[in-house]
Amino acid sequence: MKFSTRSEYGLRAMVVLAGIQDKSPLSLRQIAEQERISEQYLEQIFMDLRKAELVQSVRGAYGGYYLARDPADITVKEILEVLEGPIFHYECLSADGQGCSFKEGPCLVQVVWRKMQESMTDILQGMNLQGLQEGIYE
Amino acid sequence: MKFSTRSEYGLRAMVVLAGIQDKSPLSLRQIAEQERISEQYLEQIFMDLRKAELVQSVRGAYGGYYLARDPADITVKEILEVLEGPIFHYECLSADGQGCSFKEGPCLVQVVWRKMQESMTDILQGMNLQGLQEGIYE
DNA sequence: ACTATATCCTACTGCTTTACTAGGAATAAG
DNA sequence: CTTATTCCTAGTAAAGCAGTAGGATATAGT
Repeated sequence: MKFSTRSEYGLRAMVVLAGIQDKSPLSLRQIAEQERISEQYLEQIFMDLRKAELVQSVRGAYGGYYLARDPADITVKEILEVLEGPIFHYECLSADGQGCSFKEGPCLVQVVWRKMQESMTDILQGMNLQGLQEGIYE
Repeated sequence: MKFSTRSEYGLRAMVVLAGIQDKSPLSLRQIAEQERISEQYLEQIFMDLRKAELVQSVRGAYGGYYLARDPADITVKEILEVLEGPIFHYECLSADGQGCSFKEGPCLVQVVWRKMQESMTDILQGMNLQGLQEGIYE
């Protein structure tokens, strides 16, 4: 029960980008060196971040990536959902309230998943890139 | 980011055991049928639960399993830690405060893992088998 | 035009984990 | 002695994880 390295690397790289004031692009090579991450692995991660429109790219020499939006407006939840898939999604918890598929009646365990999901959502939504970069969370 | 079926099955089976008043053992066959789970898979899960001394077993005909302690005294956290391994354990968060290995100085991202871990621990520790079985959590 | 530096994209690979299945030994009740 | 059950090991197909490899495309500077 932990996040994958994709999430960790991606989040760390995004915090680095949040530390840059202007919109000049930063290359993956620089980020990878600074954070000691495989550059090619980071490329794949950033393809997903770009498709999710969390970063924008500049191709060619002196190119790289920059944040697509204000760092204070990008939540950790958004990033992790892109890199990790839905956080604690269970069919159990679907909106139509169909309940568990395995038997009739309510599942006595689904309340555990729901509480986890609610709490995770709150925490991750309450943290954004600017806050992380400034280290204001404690 | 979700718990494995091991955790789900194990937790559901434990709730079933919590619904039995006396200490008469319930066989895995009965639990497996009721919960629509593979009996042999459930066996493996219960080997771990027994080794962790959360359940006790009675071998032979009319044997089975029963809870080793009062259901109000067995938390969801204990069960999930047995079946899933440590919840959100990161080297980052070790007590010695060594910090992240990947670079000097504090990791700006570890606060995310820590907050997750703290919240998870609180929630899972606050729910026990009796409460789940009675459906008191909402 | 040419070169160096980037992103972009696909494919592959070794490893681990997951969710089981198979088969048998040991134990106990009737 | 049969039946029901736990106990234990091994195997296995599929998926996921954490990368690596190699090339196509785009752009800045010379």
